[in-house]
Order: sequence, then C-alpha cells, then structure tokens
Amino acid sequence: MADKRQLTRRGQERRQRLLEYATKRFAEKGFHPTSVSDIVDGVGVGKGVFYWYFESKDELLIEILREALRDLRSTQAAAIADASDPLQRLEAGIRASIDWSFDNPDIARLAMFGWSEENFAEVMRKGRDIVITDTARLIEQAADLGQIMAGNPTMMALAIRAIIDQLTQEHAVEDGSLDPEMVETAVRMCLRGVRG
Amino acid sequence: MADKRQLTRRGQERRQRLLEYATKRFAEKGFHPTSVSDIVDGVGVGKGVFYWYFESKDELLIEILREALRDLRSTQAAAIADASDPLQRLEAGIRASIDWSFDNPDIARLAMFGWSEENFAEVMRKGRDIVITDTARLIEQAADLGQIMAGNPTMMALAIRAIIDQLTQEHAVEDGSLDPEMVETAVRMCLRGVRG
DNA sequence: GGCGTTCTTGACCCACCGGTCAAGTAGTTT
DNA sequence: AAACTACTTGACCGGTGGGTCAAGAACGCC
Repeated sequence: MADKRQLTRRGQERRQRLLEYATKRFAEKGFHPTSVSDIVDGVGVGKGVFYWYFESKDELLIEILREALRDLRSTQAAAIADASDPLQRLEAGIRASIDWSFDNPDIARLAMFGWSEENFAEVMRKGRDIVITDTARLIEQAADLGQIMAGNPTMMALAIRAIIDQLTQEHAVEDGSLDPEMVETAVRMCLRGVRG
Repeated sequence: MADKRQLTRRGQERRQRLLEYATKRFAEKGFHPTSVSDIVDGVGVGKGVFYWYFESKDELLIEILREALRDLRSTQAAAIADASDPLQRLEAGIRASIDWSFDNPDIARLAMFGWSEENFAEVMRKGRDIVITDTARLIEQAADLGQIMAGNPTMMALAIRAIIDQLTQEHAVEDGSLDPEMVETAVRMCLRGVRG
C-alpha cells in the first residue's frame, strides 16, 4: 500500500523511524524472530501504522536493503568525486566502502540474511551486480591509462569486493573496532591485486 | 535429548536422512520458513521422530553446520596429505576448499543464514577461526622455508578465505556451473597474494 | 516367548504471527 | 466549519509454529 502513498513530512519521519528501528532489531535478533509487533511496540505505535507505511514485513526488509545500497553508492560517489585520477578514484571508492560498512554495522548482518532466502537473494544479487559494475568501470578507466595490469575488470572487482566483505564481516559480527592497520592492509591488497 | 542417545544402525541412518533432507530444505526455502512438519513429512515419518533425534530445530541447524565443518576439514586433510612441500599443500588445501564448496552448494546458503542470528553466528565464528588457523599454519610452514613473503599469516589466511568465499557465493547462490578458468584465477590470486 | 531398549506415531497444546479493518483523530484546504 | 486527506488505533482473525506425550511397534538379546 505504501508504494504510491503521498506522505506528509510527519509521515516520512514516522516511516524513517520504523525503518531504523526495524534495521536495528533485525540485526540484533534476526529477521524472522523479530515480529511486526516487536517493531511497532518498540516505536510506540499501533500495528496499523506499520501497514500504512509498508506493504508487508518482507517488503520492509527489501526496502531496507535497497536504501542501504542507495546510501552506499551515494557515499562512494561523493568520495571519489574529489579525485580525478582513476587509480586514486578506485582507492577512494574502496576506502569509502570500508568506512561505510563501519558506519552501518547492522547492514552486514541483514545482508547475510538476505542471501539466505530467495526473494531477498534476488535483491542482493541485483545490488551486488550494481556495485561490481561500478567498481569494474573504475578499473576499466584505470586500465585505459595503463595504470593496471591486464585482466578481466569484473573479476578484479569481485576480488576487491571479497576483501572488503571479509573485513566487513569481521567487524560487523564481532563488533570489535576496525583496526586501521587492517584497513591499510586490505586496501593495499586490493590495489596490489590489480596493479601490474 | 538426542545428545547422549545410544543409536542403533537403523537409528543412525534415520538421523542422517533427517539431517540431509533438512539441509536441502533449509537451503531451498530458508531456515525459518521450513517447519519441522515440513521436514518430517518430507522424510515420511511422524513428528516425534524428529525430537527423538534432535533436541530442537535450532540444535539441528547447529549440528548441520558442525558436521559441514568436520567434513570440510577432513576433505582438506586428505587432499593435502599427498604433498609434502608446504606451498603445494597450501594450494591443495585451497583447491580442496573450492571443490568441497562445489560439492556442497547448500551449505553456503546455510552459512549465510548462520551469520545472521547470534546463536548460530557463534558456531560460525568458531568454525571460521578453526579454518583460518588451519590455513595460517600452512602459511607459516611455507614462510619458514622462505616460500612466502613476510606478513601476518592470519591476515593472509583471511584473504584467502575471502576469495574462496566469494567464489562459493557466486556458485552457490546463482547455481551456475563452476568455471574452471575462474577457479584457476582464484587459486592464482590466493597464491600470488602470499608469494613474494 | 519374554523383556528391556530403541524407536515411532500423530493428536494435541497454546503462544504467537502476519495481516485486516472499522472506527476514529489530526491536519489542511476551501 | 465543513469536507477531505493523512494518519492512528488495537481488537480481532485464521493459521501455523515448535514442541509434548501417552500409547504403541519393532528390534535385539536371553
């Protein structure tokens, strides 16, 4: 129902509150173990409110995942805008991804869950493809300038994602702090993996 | 209840059947969407049978995850036994991991889910630590022979795992076939990452 | 055949879940 | 102040879920 609904300012804020609270609870307890009642109780509203803003519980999670992707990409876009050299842009993008993951630890868990059930996995796959394409494009540009060894850009982008994901999982699941030296190592590994 | 139970040969087979069928269904439909009734119906037994062999549905998943780890490790151990050179052993271990993932596509999804809820995440973390330690040990041995560049073996092991996981996810979630060239690239990247 | 143990059955329990809806309240526009 | 839209409430619904249990059936051993 919430798809084409015209939301007032207050409505948008309410929706955002639900989105944020649900994200937190889903990450803490898991998607299925968190009931819609948990969410509305936590926000302090009646159950009908939930279904005013979201079509279903599933749709809510999909919305969370989509918004996370949007946010990640715009963060990356902002981060690489400063640099003009493709290789520097690539590095800035990698660092932005890592920072973003650090700032959004809940998302990593939701992402893990997302991959485990088909209707969410579909969203995850699309999101991943977008991220990979973004990175591959940067790699291609660097390759055009000869800054990068020959190789399949998509494959290289996948490898970079692998390393970032690993770092993210480390952080998100164990909620230790993100060791700066680990970040440097990861960034170096990503770049060494693609440079000649 | 099933913990210390003395199982007959027939009992062990029944248990195995349940374990296998549950693994399949959990991977297909997800853990929570698959009910205990689904499982017992699928195997064609009464519900009580389930609770004869397993303490709870959660315990069943934990058992699946533990057994998967056991199986992976013994496969690896068998694979590296042939070689005596540490670097060759490392490569054999990596290849064994990839092959194992290919042979057990369901596990990748269950693993994803496992990381998303705390009581399973605990098991996942322990399992990961074991796998990382195994790999790090191989790397250390190679390092002692000067076959490998200086660096933190654990960090290197993490990077290798990252790449293998990525490959696994590709395969498991999209169930395309495992491109041999992709495997070679992955193996090369793992080894190039640690060699000087 | 008798007896103890292992295993099997499936009706039953009841808390809880996602989702609905009729009845409202608040805010805005005319 | 009337009318309209945006929002809110919470009791309610049908269904299902994990888990129990009393009553057997099958096996294995003497």
